Amino acid sequence: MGRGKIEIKRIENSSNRQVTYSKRKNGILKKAKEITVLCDAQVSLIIFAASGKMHDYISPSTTLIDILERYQKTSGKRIWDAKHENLNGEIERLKKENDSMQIELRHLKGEDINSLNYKELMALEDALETGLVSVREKQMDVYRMFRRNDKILEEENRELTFLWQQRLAVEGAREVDNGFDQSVRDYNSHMPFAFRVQPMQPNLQERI
Amino acid sequence: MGRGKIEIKRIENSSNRQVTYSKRKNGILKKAKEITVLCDAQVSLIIFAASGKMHDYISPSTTLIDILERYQKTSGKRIWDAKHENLNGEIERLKKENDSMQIELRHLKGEDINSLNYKELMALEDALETGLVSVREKQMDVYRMFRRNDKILEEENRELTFLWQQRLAVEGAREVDNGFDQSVRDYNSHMPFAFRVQPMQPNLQERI
DNA sequence: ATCTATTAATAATG
DNA sequence: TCATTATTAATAGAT
Repeated sequence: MGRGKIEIKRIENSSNRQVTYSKRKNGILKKAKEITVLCDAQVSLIIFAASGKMHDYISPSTTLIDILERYQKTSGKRIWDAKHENLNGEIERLKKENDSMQIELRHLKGEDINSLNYKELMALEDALETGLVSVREKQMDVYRMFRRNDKILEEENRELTFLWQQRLAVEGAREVDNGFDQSVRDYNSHMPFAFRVQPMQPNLQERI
Repeated sequence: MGRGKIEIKRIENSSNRQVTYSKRKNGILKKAKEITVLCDAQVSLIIFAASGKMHDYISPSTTLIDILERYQKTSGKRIWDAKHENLNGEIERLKKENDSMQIELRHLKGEDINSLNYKELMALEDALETGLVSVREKQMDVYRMFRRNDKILEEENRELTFLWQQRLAVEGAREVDNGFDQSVRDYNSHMPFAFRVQPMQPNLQERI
C-alpha cells in the first residue's frame, strides 16, 4: 500500500526506515485503539524503536499490571512470579533463622526454659558459664588497662611536678625583683604543650 | 476499508463484533511482525478478547521480561518493582534483625566482645548472670521433680511389697500342699494390673 | 470460510 | 518533519 509494494525485510536505508517506523507505529497504535473500542478488547502494546524511543498503548479499561497478570495465568509463562518466588523463599528462610535465634536468645536470657529437658538445661548452663568467663576476662583486661593508664599518668604527673618545682626554684632565685604572680603566669605560658598531660590509649578513650 | 465505512464505536451485533475482532486481531499481529522486521523495532503486543481469549506477539529478538524491564526504565512506571519493593523491604528488615540477633548471640557466648566498652561488658555480665540463675533454678525444679517421683515410687514399692508378702503368708498357710513355685506363678498372674508400678509425671517421662 | 467492493494505510515524492 | 498522492493492504459486508 503505497506508491510501490515493498518486501517485508529490514529497510536498509536508515532514514527510510525511521520514516516507515514512525508511520507504521502510528498505524498500529491506531489499530490497537480501534479494536479496543469496536470489539471490547483489551490491548497492551509496547513498541521500542531501534533508537530506543518507546511508545505504548494500554486499553483504558485496564492496566498493564492487570494484563500481565492475566497473561501469566493464561499462558502459564512466568513473568514476575519467578523473581517473586525467590524473594518469598528468602523471606521464609530469614524468618526461620530469625525465629530460632529468637528462641536461643530467650533461652540464654533464662526465658521460656520450661520446655527444656535436663540435658538441654545443662548445655545452656555450660554456654552461659563459658560466656560469663569470657566476659569477666575481658572486664579484667579493661580494668588492667585502666590501671596501667592511671599509673603512667601518675608517673608523668610526678615528673612534671618535679620539673615545675625545680624550675620555679631556679627562676625564683634569679628574678627576685619580679612579682610572684607574674612568674607563675610566665611559666604557664612557657610550659611546652608537649609536657601537658595527654590522654593515653586513645582507642580506650573513645569507647568509654 | 470494506464494503462500507464504519464508525469507531462498539459493534453492537455480537457475532459481527466477534468476526471483526478476529480479522483485526490478525491485522494488528501482522503489522506488529512487519514493523519489527522492516524497522528493527521490538514489540510486545498482548490482546485479550472480551471472551477472555488471549493472543500475543513478542518480537523474536527479545523477551517480554526484557521489554517490561525497559518499559519500567523508560516510562518510570513501576510494574513488578511495585510488588517486589514490599518484599525487598521485608527482606532488608529481616536481615537487619538477623544481624543484630547474631551479634547479641555471639556476645552472650563470649565471642567478639573486644569491641565492647566497660559499660556494655557489665550489662552483658548481668544478662548472663540472670540467665544462669534462671537456668539453675529450673534445673533444681527438675531435680526436685525427679526426687519426688522417686520417693513416690519407693513408697509404692514398699506398699506393694508389703501387700505381696502379707498375701503370700496367708496363701502359704492355707494351701501348704501345693508347691511354692506354683503359688508364685499364681500370684503373678492374679496381681491386678493397676497395682503394678506405673510411671508418674508422664510429661516428665517424655522429655527426659 | 471466502470473496470483493470499498475504505484505510502508506511508500514514494516534493 | 509535513503534505500529497498513487498504490497496495485491510477489511465490512455479502455469500
